[in-house]
Amino acid sequence: MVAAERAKRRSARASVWLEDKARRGGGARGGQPSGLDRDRIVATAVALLDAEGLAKFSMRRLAAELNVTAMSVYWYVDTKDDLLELALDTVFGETGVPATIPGDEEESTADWRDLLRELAVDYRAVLVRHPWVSPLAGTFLNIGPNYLEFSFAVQRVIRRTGLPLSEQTAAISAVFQFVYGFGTIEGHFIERCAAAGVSHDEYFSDAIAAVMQVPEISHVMERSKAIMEARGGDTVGEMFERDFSTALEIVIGGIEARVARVG
Amino acid sequence: MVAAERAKRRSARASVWLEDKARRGGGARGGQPSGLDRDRIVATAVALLDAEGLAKFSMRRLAAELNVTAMSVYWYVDTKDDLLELALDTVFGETGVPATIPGDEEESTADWRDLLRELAVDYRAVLVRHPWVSPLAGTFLNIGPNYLEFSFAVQRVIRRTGLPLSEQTAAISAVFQFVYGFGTIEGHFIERCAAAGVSHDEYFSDAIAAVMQVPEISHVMERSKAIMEARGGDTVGEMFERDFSTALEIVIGGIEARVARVG
DNA sequence: ACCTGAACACCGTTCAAGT
DNA sequence: ACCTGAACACCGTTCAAGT
Repeated sequence: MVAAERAKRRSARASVWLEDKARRGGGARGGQPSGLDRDRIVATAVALLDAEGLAKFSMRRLAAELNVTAMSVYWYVDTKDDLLELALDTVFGETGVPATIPGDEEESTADWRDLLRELAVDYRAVLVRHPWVSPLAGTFLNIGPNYLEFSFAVQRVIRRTGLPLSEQTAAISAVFQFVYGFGTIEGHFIERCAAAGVSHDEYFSDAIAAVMQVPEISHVMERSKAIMEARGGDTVGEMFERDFSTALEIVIGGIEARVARVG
Repeated sequence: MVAAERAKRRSARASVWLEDKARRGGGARGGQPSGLDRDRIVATAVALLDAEGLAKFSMRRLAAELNVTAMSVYWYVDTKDDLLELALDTVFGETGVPATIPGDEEESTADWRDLLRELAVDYRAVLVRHPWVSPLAGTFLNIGPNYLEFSFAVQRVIRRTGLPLSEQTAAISAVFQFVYGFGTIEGHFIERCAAAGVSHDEYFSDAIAAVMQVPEISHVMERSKAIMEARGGDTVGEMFERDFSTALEIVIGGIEARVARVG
């Protein structure tokens, strides 16, 4: 395949997952001088993204980590974006979906609320563990196998709520867009603490202190002091935890109320 | 002020809004050869971000638009990130907060549900109109005047729900992280359509068709056909609209149910 | 089939110099 | 006080060449 052909297909394709089969398979071919293959490239990319963040991630930096030239990587992936899409789907494999969520045909006594909590917690964990996931999940088409498995699990659980079909996609949004937003903020906060080299609590109180020094802000901030204090929890971590679980219960309660009304 | 000093302060600062007063004021100084000032720079940046997206935005591109050298801009802002923070806060000024949301001291007969809907709709509109806002809002500290005004308005409205103080931050999350997630996906979708040069409906059906061609995906996709069809609305726009408003009602209903239980 | 080196067209930012 | 030009240390990606 000539470079020109590849370039043409690249711009037409909406996702790596739509590339043709020949390249899709990949896997270890063995016997290469450098021992390179797609799996190893993607795994290294994930490790690097976790360690140094999306902003610092580059094809050249990745190649150095793999002890090859930058251009070697391009034999296995067409573009940086394709590679990021592969990395993105990889970490969605961390959600423990198949083990816990019953399939369509299976009978199960599990309560949909518990299943939904489980999926929400899993999703949040992915976003917090890998802060680079959020901007990518918002950008790409998201049709990798792991993401699809996750999202089909979500659909199966929502089906059990008793909501009419016409409102099920909305319920999915209410739960998982909330988790996406929450996990995004939380992940970035943690990333910032790490970058600044201070603990979560330290970073938090430093930020408050800094904001309070700006006169235009501080006087209006006084009004929201009460709400911050009543939030509960001694550490930032506990605050996040309480907010997340309470908010999740609010949304679940909203679905219940909706079912009771329309069902 | 020497460059070295600036560099030092830059790395210590957590946000543009914490820079010292001398620079903060800014505004039109007049009489400069190029007529440059912070407001004009930020306004041009917003226009450029809207037109070409965050990925293509660069200091050099911006400078060209302003008919100056790239380095002229650095007289008014310390870094590209600072400029992006300023642009971010600017568009939050588009939310019509002060006109509609009553202050703390004011008596108002307005229902908190209506006020909350209004704020949610405003926030979504910002995210959809400016798809570059979402990754920035997730990254920065977000303490610009317009964002703070918006977020204090949110706090005032939530206070009227009757929820206990300890659960108000969670309720804020439930509503506005959902809107953030929803607006993010929607904004990126619209951006992608524009980039591909096709209508929303065309892009949508093309994407479905492309996904269906991958055998591993298509057979499992069949199961979610029903849910997509029952969603309602003939166009993608109508689908987004229905999902958003239904999901918002679910969350509002969740807050109501919570109030009824604990209040 | 796989990998490299040089090159192109970009970045953000620094620094010393101009007016 | 404001603006420029040259330079540094980077990018993603192309292309022709190597083994």
